[in-house]
Amino acid sequence: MPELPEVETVRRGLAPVMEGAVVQRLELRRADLRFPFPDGLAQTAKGRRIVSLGRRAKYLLLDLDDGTVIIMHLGMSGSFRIIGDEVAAPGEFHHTRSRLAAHDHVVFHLLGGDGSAAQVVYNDPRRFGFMLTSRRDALEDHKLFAGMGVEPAGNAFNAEELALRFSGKQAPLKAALLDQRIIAGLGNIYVCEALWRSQLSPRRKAGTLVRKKGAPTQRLVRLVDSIRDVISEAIEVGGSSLRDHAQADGSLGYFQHRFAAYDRVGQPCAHVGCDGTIARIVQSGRSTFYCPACQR
DNA sequence: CCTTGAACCTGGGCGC
DNA sequence: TGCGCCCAGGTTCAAG
Repeated sequence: MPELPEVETVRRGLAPVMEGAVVQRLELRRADLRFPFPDGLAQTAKGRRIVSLGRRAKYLLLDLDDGTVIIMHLGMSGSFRIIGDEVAAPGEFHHTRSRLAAHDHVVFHLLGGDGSAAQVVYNDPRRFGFMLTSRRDALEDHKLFAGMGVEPAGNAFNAEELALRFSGKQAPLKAALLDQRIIAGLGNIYVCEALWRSQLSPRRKAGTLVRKKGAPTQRLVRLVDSIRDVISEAIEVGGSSLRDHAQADGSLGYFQHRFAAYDRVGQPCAHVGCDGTIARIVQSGRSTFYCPACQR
């Protein structure tokens, strides 16, 4: 479930439980996810207080009080859930704590500042996710973050900035927007949605949105606005929940109900005055959904 | 530089 | 009911 809005939703769900809590134990239930866990990860985290849970692009950043940062990526199928140790309400069964399921690979056993215990469980069937560590003061130089593109929800993201990065690019817009070295955080869904909103063809060369002198075209301004809008709207409603994928608190995101292009092959294009039909093509090995009639 | 294809994994959906 | 195939929110690497 993980493009930027989903990762931000996860962050907001976990932060109240994790920030300020002490890691009593970090339980690694296998030796690796996509990569092996760093040597001594469990020992490194044990007894540390969590200073903050942040996010950069699709990465979650768990800052510990000794300057260690645990970098977490959800891959394609990663998710977190919280298990509290709340006493059952009268008349209810007491939910067994630590009811673990298949593909629960990591468990943060936490003790909150108020004395409450909680467990934060990482589940990832496909195991494309990973957890690595860095020092906070070296994070910007970390291989994963050096050369990473601009945050589409951040202040530095604007048409002038994107014009610089698109200038001279022959790559199709779809590929350019998915390139994390240009913009960091967009994935297949939100790229399709942003291109549909701005009525730009996913096949158009990125460089065609930049004027000769390097200034952004009106189309590029439209694209930037669409990206900003679609990302912020998705975050507002808790991201997309595909396959009933729940957020950390068990609730579902609702943005999938607002998809205008993604996964809507054969459905009529919703742009006013357009009688086109959403089509699916494959670009760089991934599905692109768009309206051939109005996206130019 | 650019593009494609494959790889890493598991599971859901669909056609037969 | 089962099997085989295709597809999936991401990233990375090799090869042309």
